[in-house]
Amino acid sequence: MISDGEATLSPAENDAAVAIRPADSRERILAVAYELFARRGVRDVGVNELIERSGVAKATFYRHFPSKDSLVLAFLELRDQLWTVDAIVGQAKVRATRPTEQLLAIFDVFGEWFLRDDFEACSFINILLEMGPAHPLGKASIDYLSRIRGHVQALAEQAGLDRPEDFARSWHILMKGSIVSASEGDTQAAKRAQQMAGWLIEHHTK
Amino acid sequence: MISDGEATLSPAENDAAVAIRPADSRERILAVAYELFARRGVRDVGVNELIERSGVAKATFYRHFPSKDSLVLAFLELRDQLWTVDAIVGQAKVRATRPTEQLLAIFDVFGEWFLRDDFEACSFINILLEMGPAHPLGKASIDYLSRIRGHVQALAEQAGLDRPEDFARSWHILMKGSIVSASEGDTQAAKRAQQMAGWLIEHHTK
DNA sequence: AATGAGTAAGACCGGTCTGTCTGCACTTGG
DNA sequence: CCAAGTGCAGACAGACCGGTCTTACTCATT
Repeated sequence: MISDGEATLSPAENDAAVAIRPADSRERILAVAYELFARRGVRDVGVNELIERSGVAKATFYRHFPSKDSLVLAFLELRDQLWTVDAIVGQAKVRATRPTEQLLAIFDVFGEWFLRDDFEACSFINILLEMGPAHPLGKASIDYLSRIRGHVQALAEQAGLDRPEDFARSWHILMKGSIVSASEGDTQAAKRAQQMAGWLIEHHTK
Repeated sequence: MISDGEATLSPAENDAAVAIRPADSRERILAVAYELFARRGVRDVGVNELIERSGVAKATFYRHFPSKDSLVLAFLELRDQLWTVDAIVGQAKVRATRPTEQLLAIFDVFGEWFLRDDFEACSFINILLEMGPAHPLGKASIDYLSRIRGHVQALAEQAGLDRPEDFARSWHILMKGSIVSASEGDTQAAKRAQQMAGWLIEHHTK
């Protein structure tokens, strides 16, 4: 999950007598936070639980992250990389070659993601609605959501679609709507969104 | 807001010497809860604040609602009536006559709703994502969301559209996606969703 | 050997949370 | 006139919150 070495059961990665873990405390905390925040949201996970699960002292936690909110900000950045960039956009680009096909492939990835038993919805949406758009964490979430839209817009431009920003905003409505529907239990939400996404491409083709 | 008499400033509705308010404690609590829960979510509003704002003793609160969750359930039911039934579906039916026009009018209502300065997003979505689909309140939210879909499906059937349940599920994706986009600050989200909604109607017209 | 940095463990602080319970004021019915 | 019921005010309990700080220990370097 986090770079190399998965925190709790790292494979004793060395030779010398470094019995106690080296300075990877920050990585371990962040790895634990990623799992818990993504699955259960921010408010439901307390600092004490994060500390206990990552086998770290409280002072160590607060040396690496001066506040819980700063850890959440680090989580959001990591989420952007692991989820938005690697898992969604990256996967979509792997599965197709032409830009419009890559766009549609997003919903193929969504479809498989929705079926996972540990489906945790979109952390950016969750935190935005949990904290509100005025809260710093809500604002950060809005920012990361706009980055997602930026990926879509870039693909739309590569595809030569008309009015790529409007296209991306409409496309994003489909992405977010299907995620919420999946949270309700509609496992076909990705297919429905993909169908509408096809019409959207048609209407933005010059 | 709540039936008749708006709680905090009720018009001294009687003649006799009923100095202390009658047995409308429950209504007042629910009215306050409606405002606070709709605007700030469930977790952010504590029982003490509800009690203070409704001018009620704690014992009185817990006599009417045995737990905070039971108050939230009552709030969700009230929200279904005031928001889903009255404000959205009711308004849409007022604004148009033919079923397909009534369906599209939903997004006209959304468009004005998104512009309100006290726009509070959809409490059912908020609470579902806040509590998770396994929590009793999350399950209740899913239930009320399915009722919204039921209204859409009924209109689709009146309009003679093809596969009304699939139609309603796709339509609901557009509704929820536009609400989240509005929470991010996209004031044009309703128009974008309405455009896609039009294509959806076309493709479900026999 | 001495030192200082980093760590685990956890006590502790002030505050908030839901929920219970007591005390007192008031109205109403017998 | 008195008892019952109702409601307000608020103390209180027990748990948990984020965050600070102390203590004891293990390292690496000098």
